[in-house]
Amino acid sequence: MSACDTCVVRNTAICSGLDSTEIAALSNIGRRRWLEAGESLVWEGDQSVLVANVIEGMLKLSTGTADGREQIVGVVYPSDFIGRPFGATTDHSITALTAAHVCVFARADFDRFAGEHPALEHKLLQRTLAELDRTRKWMLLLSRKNAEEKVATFLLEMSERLAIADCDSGGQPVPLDAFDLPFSRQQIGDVLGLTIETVSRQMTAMGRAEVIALPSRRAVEIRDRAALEAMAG
Amino acid sequence: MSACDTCVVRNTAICSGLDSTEIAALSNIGRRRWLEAGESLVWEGDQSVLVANVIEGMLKLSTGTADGREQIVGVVYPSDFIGRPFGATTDHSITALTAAHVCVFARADFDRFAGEHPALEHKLLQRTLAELDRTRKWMLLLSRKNAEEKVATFLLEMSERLAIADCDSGGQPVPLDAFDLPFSRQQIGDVLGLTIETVSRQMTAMGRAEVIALPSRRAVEIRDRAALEAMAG
DNA sequence: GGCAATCCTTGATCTGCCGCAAAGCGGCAG
DNA sequence: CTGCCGCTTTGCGGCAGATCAAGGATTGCC
Repeated sequence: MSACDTCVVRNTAICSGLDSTEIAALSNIGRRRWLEAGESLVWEGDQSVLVANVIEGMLKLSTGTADGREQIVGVVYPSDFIGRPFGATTDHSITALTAAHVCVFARADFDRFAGEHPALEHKLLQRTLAELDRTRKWMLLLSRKNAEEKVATFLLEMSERLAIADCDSGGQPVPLDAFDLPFSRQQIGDVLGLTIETVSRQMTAMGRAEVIALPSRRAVEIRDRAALEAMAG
Repeated sequence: MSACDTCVVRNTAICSGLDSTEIAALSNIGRRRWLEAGESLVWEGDQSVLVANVIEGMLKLSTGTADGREQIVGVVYPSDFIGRPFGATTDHSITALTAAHVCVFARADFDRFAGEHPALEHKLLQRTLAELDRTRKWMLLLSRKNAEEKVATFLLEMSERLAIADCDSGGQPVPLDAFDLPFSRQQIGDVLGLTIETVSRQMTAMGRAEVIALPSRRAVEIRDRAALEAMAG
């Protein structure tokens, strides 16, 4: 019995299009790996030597300028695919935000396997197209939205993404009204293209306006979703 | 003889992985279409009903906020692929920047054809992955670079992308030092997340510093590439 | 429990870009 | 040639968010 048989993302990750024989073959070239929060799997500019499926936890994709300004260009959740198949180098670092469990493949092995299994490439294509849509939507936020709109949009997005990851309330995942952020204030700034101080000020202001509540450092509670949506623009 | 036989992007577009029988089949479901500068092929929020290959010209992909702020999320060049296969709606408008010639397919036809031709999907996957890399790099620019860095980066990118489109100097395309911008100042602002005035001021300043020259409205000449690269950060 | 390290908040000041307004420039029609 | 129209440039405040600087809250470790 391969590890895939008990894998929690077996039916949602790119593996979902494969039959049991194919899964067994894929299982042969992959291996499980644990990452601690803060540990990196890939560094910006590295040779692209590995790709992976996320089984558990959250990771960030980030780039930076030469003088140290960082930007988080993506966040991945369980069942998402990470790494750059069919390419020589990786343009961004991949770092665990929480403790994470991933299923890694040597890129060369994966590329070969993918070439032989169109169903897998099809899944990967769909995922990549969806990710591109999401990334382009984020560009609008980065360049045209103000600080309040950015933070409001971020909180709403977290409420939705964490729902998908956490609770499967009878089929359709429902946005959470209370959750723990997997990000520090600094990291929220890196996602939104803001400084830590601006993020803090915006969140405090939303708390004062009773749109949200902030029971502890990482915890957020959405008190007035309609108002938050209005703020998101 | 199908239109594909004389197509100038036959060997660079996603069609390049197909044999002559497959090309003939694809040719059957596609048709050529001319767009004038400013004409739109797809509007934001539309049902995703068509996809296309770009044969000639340049087009922009753009989104906007409810209150009218626009952001260009991508620019496509000859041999690029546009539209959203395998998805219900399109998240951005597609508008011709110059007169353009495209090869359009009904999305349903294209989806079916792609499903039957893994080589095509493979090409499409590679292109989508590359586009995602480029988009993520652009996110860093939008959120972390200042006006001077943005404009410098933009001019360098144009010098490279136009070279690929224009002159094939014996295999390797060489960045151009003099070219005509396919964008108005307003559109440059929309790409960079700046206002038209800021773009104009930056370009004038670079002209004064003799890093570039501006012989006419749309023309740009790079005088000191090293300095421009330093400005881009 | 006490201490250090880290993260977060708050205040004060500064600056780069925006937004408005007016003038300059070039193309085009008549 | 002349006048109009759209695009671009330039000047001038104003403000959102960056930057600098303290101080407060949590967490972890001995």
